[in-house]
Amino acid sequence: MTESCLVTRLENFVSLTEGEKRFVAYLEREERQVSRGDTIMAIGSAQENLYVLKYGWAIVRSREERGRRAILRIYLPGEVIGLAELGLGTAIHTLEMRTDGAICPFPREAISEMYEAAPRLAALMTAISSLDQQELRERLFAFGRLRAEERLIQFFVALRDRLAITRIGANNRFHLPLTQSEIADYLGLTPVYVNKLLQKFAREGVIQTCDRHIRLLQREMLEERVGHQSLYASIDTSWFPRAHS
Amino acid sequence: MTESCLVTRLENFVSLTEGEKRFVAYLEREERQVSRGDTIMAIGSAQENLYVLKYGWAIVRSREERGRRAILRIYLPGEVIGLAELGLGTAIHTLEMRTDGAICPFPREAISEMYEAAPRLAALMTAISSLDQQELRERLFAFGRLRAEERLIQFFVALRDRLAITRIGANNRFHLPLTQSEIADYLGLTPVYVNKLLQKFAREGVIQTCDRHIRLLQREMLEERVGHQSLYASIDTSWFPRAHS
DNA sequence: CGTAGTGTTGAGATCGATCAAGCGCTGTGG
DNA sequence: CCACAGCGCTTGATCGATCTCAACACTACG
Repeated sequence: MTESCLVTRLENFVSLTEGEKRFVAYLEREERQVSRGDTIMAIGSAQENLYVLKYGWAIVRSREERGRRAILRIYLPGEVIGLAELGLGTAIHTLEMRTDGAICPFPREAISEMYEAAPRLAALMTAISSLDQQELRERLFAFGRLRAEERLIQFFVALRDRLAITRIGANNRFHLPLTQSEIADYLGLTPVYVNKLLQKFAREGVIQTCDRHIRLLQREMLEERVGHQSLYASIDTSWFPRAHS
Repeated sequence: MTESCLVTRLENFVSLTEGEKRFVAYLEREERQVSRGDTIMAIGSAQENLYVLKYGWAIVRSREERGRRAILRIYLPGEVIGLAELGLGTAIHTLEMRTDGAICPFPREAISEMYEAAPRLAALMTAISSLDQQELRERLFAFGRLRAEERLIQFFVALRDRLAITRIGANNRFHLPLTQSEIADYLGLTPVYVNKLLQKFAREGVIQTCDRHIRLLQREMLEERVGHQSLYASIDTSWFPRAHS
C-alpha cells in the first residue's frame, strides 16, 4: 500500500507513531475528486472545513479589484489547506484547483481533537504553518526589494524546494501547471514581462521550459543569487510534546 | 490591578476562564526591560523563546542584501512574538525594539504545555496566528498590485485597526514611532517617496502628522479606498475545544 | 471554422527610484 | 557658549525597470 502523501511529507520531520498515522488517516477518510478550475472555497462563503490536498495543485486567489488580481499561495500535493484560514469565519480569498485532483475535507473541530489525541501532530502542523508564514515573509521581501528577474528565480527555487519534500522534481525538472498570466499574478508582475523574462532566461541557458515543465539548469547558482535557504531543512522539533501512542 | 495587555487582547475574542488567565500569567511571569534599538533575536542565533510584548513596539527586519532591507512585521503591545518562528531552529530575521519596552520571554515548550493545560487558549493563539498569515497575504497583494499611495494608506488603516484591539488610537490618532525610512522599509518603497506621499496626503487633508503622531482625517474614505476589512472583527471561535477550568 | 485562451513581439508611457544637495534639529565635547 | 557631527527630513532633476497598449500567431475545441 502506498502511503498518504501527507504522511510522506510529515515523516520528513518526525517519524510518526501508529496512532499518529491513524489520526492522519482519520483526517483523510473522505476523499473527493475535483477538476481543474473547480472553486473549493469562494469569497464570502462560510468556512467549516480544512482539506488535505491529495493530488493536484490548488491556488489561493485574491479578490479582484479594478482588474488587479493576485495569487497568494500555491498548494502542492500533501499540504494541508485551511490552517491559514482557521481564524476567519468567512473566506476572504478564493481557493481554486489548478489541475484535476483529490481533496480530503475535514472539519475544523478535528484540529481541537488533534490537540488531545495527537498533540505532537498538532505541534508539527503548528510548526509547518509557521514555516508558511516565513515563506510569506520571504516573498514580501522579494516583492518589495528584488527586481522582477530575481523574483522569478526565487519562485522557481522555492517551488523546487517545496516539491522536493514529497520527492518530486528529480533532475531539477518539474511540472508547472500554471500559465504565464498565473505566474505573473503570483509574482506581482504582468504576463508580458514574465514572458520576456522567461525567454531571456532560456536564451541565457539558466532554465529550459517545454510542455509546461521547467528545468533549472544552474540551480546552485540561482539559489545563491537570491540567497535561498531551505526552510524545511532545519525544522525545530525540540519543543514538541511526546507522542501518545 | 490593571490587566495584562495580552489578556485584554485575547478577551476581545473570548472571555477567559480563571485557569486560562493563570496560564497567561504563567507565560508572563518573567519580565525584562528593553531599550529602543535592542536586538532581541539576531539572524543565525538559536531560538528557544517566545515573548509576550508587554510595552513598546518591536519590528522584524530581514537580512540586508546589497543594501536592500525590509521590515517584515511590526509587533504591538499585547502581541505574542515567535509564533511565526516556531518551526525554525535558528532565526533567519532580526527582532529589534523600536521603542523602549518590556518583554516576557517564555520557552517553546510552554506551547506544548498549553495544548494540555489550556487547549482553548492554544486554539485561540492558533487562530490569531492564522490571522497574521491573512494579514501577510493582504500585504502581498498590496505589494504586487497596489500603487505606493494605496500601500501607504493600507498601512495606516491596518495599523489603526490593530491598535484599536487594545484600545489605542481613539480619535483616529495614534503614535507612530517609526522614521520615514522605516515606513519605507515596511512598504517596499524609498524614504524619499514616502516623504513626498506624506506631504501630498497632508496637503490633501486626508491625514495630519505631527510629533510622531498620525491622525486619519477621513478614515472611512481611506478604508473604502483600499478595500480594508478588519480581520479581527470576525474571528471564528466555533471550533475551539471547551476550556478546562 | 469560429472562438477563446495562451503565448509573442514592439513601441511608447510612467511610477517610483536614484542622485545630489541642503536644511534643521539634537547631543556631545571642548 | 560654540563647533561640529549625525540623523532625519525636504526638495528638485533625471533615469530606468516595468507597465500599458496593440497587434498577431498558435492551439484546442466545440
